[in-house]
Amino acid sequence: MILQQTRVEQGRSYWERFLQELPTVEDLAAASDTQIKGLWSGLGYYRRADLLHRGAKQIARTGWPQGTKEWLEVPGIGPYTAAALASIVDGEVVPALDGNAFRVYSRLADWSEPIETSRSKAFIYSLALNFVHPKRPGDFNQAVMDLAQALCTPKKPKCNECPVQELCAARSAGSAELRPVKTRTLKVTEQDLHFAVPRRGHQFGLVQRPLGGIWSGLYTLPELATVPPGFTPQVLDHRLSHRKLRVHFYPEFEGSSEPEIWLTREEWSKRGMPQAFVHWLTEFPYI
DNA sequence: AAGACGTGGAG
DNA sequence: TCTCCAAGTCT
Repeated sequence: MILQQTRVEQGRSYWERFLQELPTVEDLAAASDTQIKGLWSGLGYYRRADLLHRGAKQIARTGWPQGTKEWLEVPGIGPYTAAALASIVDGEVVPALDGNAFRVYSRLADWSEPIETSRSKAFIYSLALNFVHPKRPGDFNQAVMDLAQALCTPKKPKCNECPVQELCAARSAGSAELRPVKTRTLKVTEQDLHFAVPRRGHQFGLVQRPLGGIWSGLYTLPELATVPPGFTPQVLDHRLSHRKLRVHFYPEFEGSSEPEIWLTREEWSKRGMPQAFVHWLTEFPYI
């Protein structure tokens, strides 16, 4: 789940830390919410941390799933992860279709329809199902993703070195770089955020973010609904996948409501700190 | 079905 | 600085 929408190189150190601190699914299930958030801190898509926790609790209670259908019942595990696990762990003959695999197969068939539709997904699935090695489905799925990463890249694919170039329709048509066709464009909206800075010595006053939104469930400074008049903010630009944030911090303004907890910077960091706040503390150092 | 949801690296 | 993308899932 760490690797969902995350490069292997970006997730590796997080995976190692998780395994070192919480080596078994029972450890993961029994861990505190704050420990898991702390281990996840910096990875993004923070709801995944909760889903991982819930999934571990479910597995600790019911035992390990077997096969795609059962894996799909685990929170945080969708079609791709379920198929990857079922093929690798259980030897089930199913294609694991992540972004890499969709690229490979859409080129193989020179599929020109938008890849986002359920029709395209169904087509690619049935195509891929014909190719999955019946004896080594897990290794085969791994190999497809490795092929995508090494040769069948989004731009400038190395078709000359590709072991299946003879089979590839896009290669013959010269359209490899045009596949897969993506039509969905995510719109990036701009948003201003304002935060009070309650202080007690070395401690910051924090509140927990609502579940589901930005930085779901993490502790941050109290967000202000309106700009406090007469105070000069420290301003930081921060980009999310779907939003350009202009974040305003008011070091002179403590806010009007009592924070839920008071933490030092280190304690805060251990519970999970959004990168925008990491950058803020770097750019405007506090004691 | 389409939008919400982080972050870092590459070009 | 900007765009695109990365081992997607949930609602």
